Amino acid sequence: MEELSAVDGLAQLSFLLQRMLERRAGEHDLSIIQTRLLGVLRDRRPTINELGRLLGLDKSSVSGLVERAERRGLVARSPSPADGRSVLVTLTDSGRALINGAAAQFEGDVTGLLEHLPASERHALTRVVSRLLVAHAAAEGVELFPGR
Amino acid sequence: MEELSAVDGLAQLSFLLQRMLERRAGEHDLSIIQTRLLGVLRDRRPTINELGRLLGLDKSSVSGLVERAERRGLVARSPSPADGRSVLVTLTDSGRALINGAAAQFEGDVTGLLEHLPASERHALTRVVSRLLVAHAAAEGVELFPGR
DNA sequence: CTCAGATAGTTCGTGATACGTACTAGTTTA
DNA sequence: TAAACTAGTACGTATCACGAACTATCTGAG
Repeated sequence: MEELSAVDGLAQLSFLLQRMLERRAGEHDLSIIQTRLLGVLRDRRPTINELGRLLGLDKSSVSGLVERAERRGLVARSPSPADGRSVLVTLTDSGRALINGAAAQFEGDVTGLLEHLPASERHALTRVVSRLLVAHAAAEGVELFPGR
Repeated sequence: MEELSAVDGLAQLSFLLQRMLERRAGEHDLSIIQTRLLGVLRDRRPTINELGRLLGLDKSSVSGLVERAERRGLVARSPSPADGRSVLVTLTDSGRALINGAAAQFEGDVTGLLEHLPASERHALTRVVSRLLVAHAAAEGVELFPGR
């Protein structure tokens, strides 16, 4: 069996996972960035600014992103009690149902992908990937669990 | 040390790699899709239609993509000698230099990431990722072409 | 050989995404 | 309290992606 280079293999894996995510998101008429927005909101109630930091977007980009999600009834804006300039963005019930469904499907896809491997290699992969991310996070000084 | 779930770990790894690629591409004023276009052209001379298949895009999307790359002098269109309707897309020297530089930087990023791991785990990761991709391709091939 | 249908590519209209700039409205600070 | 700062929005621009309509070319049935 041919073995890909480390770089090629990881790059292809990355694109494969992105395609899986994009396909599942698309089934709910979500883009990747909309899916990430809803995912971030599952356990947070951030301001527009904080969302920009979590998603790596300019605040003006987030403003439009939230506007389109709000128009679909997936998120809601509420004024911040702490700061009159700020807005808190939250998931609606509809948005939460959508992201939970998409996330479950995506998890099923990845689980199915991993079932191609024998259990020992599956566990090895999980362990090595964890170490890689932890080491990278430590090196970058980045929080390990940013938004999904 | 906390261990991430398989799904979370792979998803985060995927986003990490995409961010690395996007950052390096951006340093050359390339988007991810422009980078993929140039990457595909490194060892191919496809038609617009073939590009659409390779990149997973509609031909009208490819038409615009190639037009913008051509405007920047990164690719060139030439009429196909075999079919008067077709266009062959090729890298210019400038485009080749750009993609080679970006690819080298990205490879450096991934190599640097992998250096966080001891050599044994690095090799284990490469081997398991290769098997995963090969098994996935085989499984998809079976699903897509059951008769062959 | 001919012409109806298929195919390759472009163009156009629409919408999502992303950015920077400029603006408004609150907040903080000097 | 006035100046400086910050949060968010609005606007203009560009990329990206799609589908539909269109042109040019090719192919095959007769």
